[in-house]
Amino acid sequence: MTTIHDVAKKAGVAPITVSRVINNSGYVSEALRAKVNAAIEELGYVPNVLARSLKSKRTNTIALVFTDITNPFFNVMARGVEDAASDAGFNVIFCNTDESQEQELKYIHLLLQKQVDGILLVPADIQSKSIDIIREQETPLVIVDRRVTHEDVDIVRGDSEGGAYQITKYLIDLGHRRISLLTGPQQVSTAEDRVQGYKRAMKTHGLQDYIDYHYGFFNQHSGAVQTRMLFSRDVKPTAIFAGNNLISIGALAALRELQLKVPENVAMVCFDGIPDNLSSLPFMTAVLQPSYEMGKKATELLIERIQAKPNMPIDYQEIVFPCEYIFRDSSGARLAGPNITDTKNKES
Amino acid sequence: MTTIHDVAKKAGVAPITVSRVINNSGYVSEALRAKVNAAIEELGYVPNVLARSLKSKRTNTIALVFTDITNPFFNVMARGVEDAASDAGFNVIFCNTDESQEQELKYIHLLLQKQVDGILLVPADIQSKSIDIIREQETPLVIVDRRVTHEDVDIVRGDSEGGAYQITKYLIDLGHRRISLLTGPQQVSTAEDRVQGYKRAMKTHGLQDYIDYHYGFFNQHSGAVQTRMLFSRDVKPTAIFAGNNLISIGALAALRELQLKVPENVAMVCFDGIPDNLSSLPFMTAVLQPSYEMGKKATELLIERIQAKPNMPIDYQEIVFPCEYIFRDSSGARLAGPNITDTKNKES
DNA sequence: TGATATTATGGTATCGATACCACAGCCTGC
DNA sequence: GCAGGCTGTGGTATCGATACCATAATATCA
Repeated sequence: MTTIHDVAKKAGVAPITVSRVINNSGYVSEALRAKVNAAIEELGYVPNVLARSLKSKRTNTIALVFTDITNPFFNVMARGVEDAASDAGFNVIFCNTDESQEQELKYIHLLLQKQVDGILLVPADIQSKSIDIIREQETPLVIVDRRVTHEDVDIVRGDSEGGAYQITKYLIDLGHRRISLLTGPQQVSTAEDRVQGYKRAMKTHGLQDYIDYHYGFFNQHSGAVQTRMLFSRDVKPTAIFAGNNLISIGALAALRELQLKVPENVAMVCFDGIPDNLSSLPFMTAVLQPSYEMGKKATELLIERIQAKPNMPIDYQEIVFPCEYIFRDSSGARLAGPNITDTKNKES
Repeated sequence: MTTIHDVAKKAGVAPITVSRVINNSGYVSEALRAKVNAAIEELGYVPNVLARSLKSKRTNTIALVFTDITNPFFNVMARGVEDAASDAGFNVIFCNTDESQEQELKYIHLLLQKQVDGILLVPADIQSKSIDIIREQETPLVIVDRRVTHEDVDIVRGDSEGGAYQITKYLIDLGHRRISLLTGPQQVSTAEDRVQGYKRAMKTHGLQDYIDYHYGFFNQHSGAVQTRMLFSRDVKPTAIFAGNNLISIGALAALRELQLKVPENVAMVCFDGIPDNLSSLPFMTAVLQPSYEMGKKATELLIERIQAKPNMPIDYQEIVFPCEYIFRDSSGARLAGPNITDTKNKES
């Protein structure tokens, strides 16, 4: 491996002068600069960032610790992270936790040892141990997508409560009364917030007696299992609110098995749709969080924290992105009032 | 930051002894080991991997330089990479090139400076400059998904030629004659191989006069544009072979605009489907590459190269995964011979 | 009993770069 | 004429760990 010393010797200067040329810092005359550049070229010199980082305490690497890169919500977010990081000259290490706290902690330890400059974390639990550990090393941290019980953290997330309220209200306005919500694990704030938004909509519209929500997992399997459960009961829902994209896919598959058509027999809406560029036929009415922008914003905030002067007091932020709504076939057309009543009477 | 020296002082031993405890290397008595561990615990010591890496020349980090994390084919592959890497104690840096050679080179330079232990590359061009640059630094490299013109490289890829042959044959067996292939850029081997497989199938079945393929980009937009082009001509295809998943989505959207139904008016098949867990209604007949296994295998091979003794001659491998096929509604049922002829006569 | 191997610990140099300080020449302005 | 600032260059210490060598005590064996 060629080092800065080899280059210096070849160019007949001191190593520090080579360093100045590479980093464009300090004063170097044009003559020496040219000589050094020629030597670099000739030797095929590649600076060792490790050594630089050791001295400068900066690795220009951040990490994104999140659930699963194969989930479109998260990989679009990841793309936002990578783009923003790349623009600022940072690399990104990706870590999939699959909602396992243990896995998350394992990664956090590894990342801290690697001296990453900052961490973006989608915590597997609302009471995240990881946060304390990261704090102890004074590594900048931005929480993404979810609330946590800790005070004094930066958070960038979507408005799950508001989104759930609006989409539930939409179903109610369409004439639905028996709306069941299938969501993720209770210890994940987005699952809980969606329940809260749903409950608020139901209560506000006098449907408190119809409130029916079920915690589970944010995956296809859970969506299918819970859907079967819903339709094994005496009183069946006229609409399903899927707590995320994967749950909706699982629910649809279960409904096909049950020979129930969407939206004719059951209406469906979901949180975090499948991006249009991945849908053969865009079909699902959905609440959309701007995941790319969330990733980008979180990264920009993290880099701001990284570049802040030490000992400067931090004004912690909680940035909440509003949701958007896309209305498609899965939620069906407005049901006429009597129809609903009929169905209800028939089934109950 | 607490260092190995602080720990050593606290435990009343030499720094090197602390190092031995941390790395479980050399001889350390139980008594000292316990003292050191206590000191580590008390001080909340986190080893600085940078310093270790500088000395040991190993970063335990690999990089995946590929097209785009939001494409399901690649993110499932990425997941395979991350899982295999994580199992072996490696972290993964992800870099999206969007098929841009310039972007690719930029990343490669950065990664080499970061002293990554190895690189997984999905090259944007069949004549990849990146390979030479990586070689010069003697950094282990495995090419994924694509062929390159270089000799002596490790490659892990799917059998695009064979897959294209089989799926084209399937359409021919269904009765189709005018099958158009829409694929990616010519300088990408998968695009080219799919053309070759398609041509072989057409020729083998006496359809050399009907050969009709179009290079473009592996994205939705290109799929839509080219589909509109296909149907603006006098002679229209009865089946479209989409060169990848995104092209198929774009083609479907264009066909909807044209009020053509799939498969009633046009049959469709594609390479690299949308994973079932992302499809509301699995619909597309597709050639599937085992992308997770490809990512996993490539990573295992890379790590093997990293851990090989230096100066050991390398037995370069080209591992080609066979494709699988999934038959669904988009390719329609077998067309009766006369129908085809009718259509043809009507249109030409 | 002496030679050799094993266990246990420490000292020093070093990985490849940069921070900090020093110094020298030149220019500007009062 | 000289203080003070700018330009240009180099020397030395240091970042936090480990490689390598040295040392010494104890165990093992012929």
